[in-house]
Amino acid sequence: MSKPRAPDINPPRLVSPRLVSARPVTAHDVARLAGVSQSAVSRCFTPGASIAAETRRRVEEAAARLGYRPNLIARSLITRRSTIVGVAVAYLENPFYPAVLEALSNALEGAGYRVLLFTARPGENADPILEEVLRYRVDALVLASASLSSHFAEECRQAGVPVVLLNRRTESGGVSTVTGDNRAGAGTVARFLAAGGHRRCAFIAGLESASTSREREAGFSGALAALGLPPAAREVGHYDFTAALEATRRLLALPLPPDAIFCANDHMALAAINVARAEFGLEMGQALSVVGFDDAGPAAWPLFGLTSYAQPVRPMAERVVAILRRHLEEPEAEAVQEVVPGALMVRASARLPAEGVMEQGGRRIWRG
Amino acid sequence: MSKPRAPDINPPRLVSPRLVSARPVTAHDVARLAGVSQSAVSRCFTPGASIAAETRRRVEEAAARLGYRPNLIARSLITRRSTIVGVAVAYLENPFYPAVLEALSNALEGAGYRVLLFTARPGENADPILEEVLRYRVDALVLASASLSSHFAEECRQAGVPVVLLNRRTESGGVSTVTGDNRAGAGTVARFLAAGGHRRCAFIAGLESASTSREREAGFSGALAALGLPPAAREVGHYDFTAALEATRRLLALPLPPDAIFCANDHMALAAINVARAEFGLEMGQALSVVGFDDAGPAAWPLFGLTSYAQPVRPMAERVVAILRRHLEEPEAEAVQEVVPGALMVRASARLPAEGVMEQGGRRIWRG
DNA sequence: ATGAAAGCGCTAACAG
DNA sequence: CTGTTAGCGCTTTCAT
Repeated sequence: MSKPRAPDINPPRLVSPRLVSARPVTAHDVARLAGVSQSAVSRCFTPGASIAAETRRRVEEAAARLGYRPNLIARSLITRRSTIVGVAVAYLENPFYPAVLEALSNALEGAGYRVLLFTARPGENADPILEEVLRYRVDALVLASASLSSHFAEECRQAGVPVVLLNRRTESGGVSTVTGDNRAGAGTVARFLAAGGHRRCAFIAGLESASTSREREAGFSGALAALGLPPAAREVGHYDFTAALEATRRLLALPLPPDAIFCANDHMALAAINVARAEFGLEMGQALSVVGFDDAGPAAWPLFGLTSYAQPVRPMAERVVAILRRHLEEPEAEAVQEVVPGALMVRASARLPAEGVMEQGGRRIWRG
Repeated sequence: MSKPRAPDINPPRLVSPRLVSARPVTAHDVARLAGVSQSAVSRCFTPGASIAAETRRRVEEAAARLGYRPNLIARSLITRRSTIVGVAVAYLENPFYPAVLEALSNALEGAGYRVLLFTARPGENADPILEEVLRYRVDALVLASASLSSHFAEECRQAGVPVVLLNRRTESGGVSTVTGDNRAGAGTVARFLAAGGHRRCAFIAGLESASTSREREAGFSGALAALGLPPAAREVGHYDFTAALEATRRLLALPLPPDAIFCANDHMALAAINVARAEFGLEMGQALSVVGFDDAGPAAWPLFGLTSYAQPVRPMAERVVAILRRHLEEPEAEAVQEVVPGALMVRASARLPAEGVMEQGGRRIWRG
């Protein structure tokens, strides 16, 4: 059948002829062209709505012809859901966090959410910027490696915006958290080093305000004590590469330097290897062992071969998304504190114990 | 004066007593409490609006009391500006891009924009996801290290959404770009290597579809030819660490291996150093010189000391924002192709020429 | 299954 | 300077 000429597609408004589309196409325009009501157009783009096949066809054709794109901003105004999640991340220079961000972004996109990103400056108070995020009516907030003032936690609770911390814990109630197994992981590292015959362990702490650093230190010290080993020498690297370089220098310049250094994260452990090799000429796994935490990308580079307690980034991101969804479905749901187990990836930066090293999927891990 | 009792703050609706705020506070609520019109509240939160000091005071007090937060989604519906910019970024495992993202995010936040993030999978076509972004009515789009189908470029043009490519160029018209000086930078590298006495240069290309890799290769080859040096041996590393490891292995296993390798980016250059040192036992700057492009974080690590042509991340991000603003202010403005100059950062990974190395702000650069 | 009508929370003329 | 009024583009009852 020959179709009748389409009615006026764009009602000739006061549109300057040069401007291709002064006013973006709306559902009304589509409705007019398709000869249906605007509600019908809406239904056509709403997953569960009931609409006749023929109507749908006509709407879709008209929409395609006009290049219609539903305005999600308008939709969210009425649905009161933006399908946007605010994500704050700091320390992007630490190679672990780009990986976290990527995993998180993928997981959220997979769940139908968009990411509104905030790069929090480590030292700064993130509150003002988070305050701003809330104005965009994000459905939820994910803070990676950032903490949260208890005041702001309360604001979010009142606003009904669920918050999930990734890789940080907090005392603020009502906030869910997903972390690696910092205590157990650090304990494993201690036992691994002990089994490898190390006797003078040192620890380089990250930010002393960060739960990760504190938990890893507690786990490490506790295990050393349980093993009857002397307490670890201690320096602070603030999760910063340069600070970690210096912390390592201080440790290695000690009258009786350590035979092993456990760093609260890989970024600092890589710094430690840099100093030990480039400045002290120490061979990793011989004169000195270095172990990190995270299993960040460069840990696997040939020149580093850093033994590290891996935090499984993708599973952690998936847990974040799962928790978030539950909070959105059941607003009254209790906050949870999830711990995702990891594994000690064994490479060449630390002397190996005689036993316990095993292959697993092409990688070597250690189970004390 | 004692103030009269405030009128009913929250009109006792059908609010379950447990829910702290079933319905978020709106400008109407604030207006009622402050005893003004809702428009007055709006004005109070609109920068340039005219409002009496006393009115403002009352509104602000009421707003604070109720914990009012203007709904930016609703605002953008009517202003037709979301103050959100879509940012697509790929290759987050390449340490250069977290830095780019951070700079971009900071620059955009500084200009009052929020970042809606998309992590484009390198291989995949980004169109569907970008299509989705447009539905959020982003004011503009920034693509870092990602290209754009000409079809999608056209869609953006029609939708009136300016697009700026960062670190990529495109043939698609109407798209602005900001890049480092790939040709000149690569030429500088060639002259630097020649001045250092290297005679058998090799080149490891990135993605052959990427303008960066092509331009750097052209600049390098052109300069070598101009210097009367033989053409560089060539391998492809696809901007991928593992692929670059293999490319380096092939080069170093050649009967007459190169005495210098220029890699199309630092990420690959770091891989090259890893292989050269860990597998071939070559001392950097002695038996082999390696030069990269970007000056990404790890280039400065003591163990690498990678000589690299720096791309100034912050200035580039600022140019992107400046261009974006101009496009938003003058929709008819022509697309521009900006090139931001860089500098060759001299470190220990490549043998030094006798002349031309100079200190500059604590860093060593080379000017042929 | 479809259309009419009523808003979501806000800004922007327009009078006063 | 302030209140009134009319929407922004969409979803969602509610009739039909």
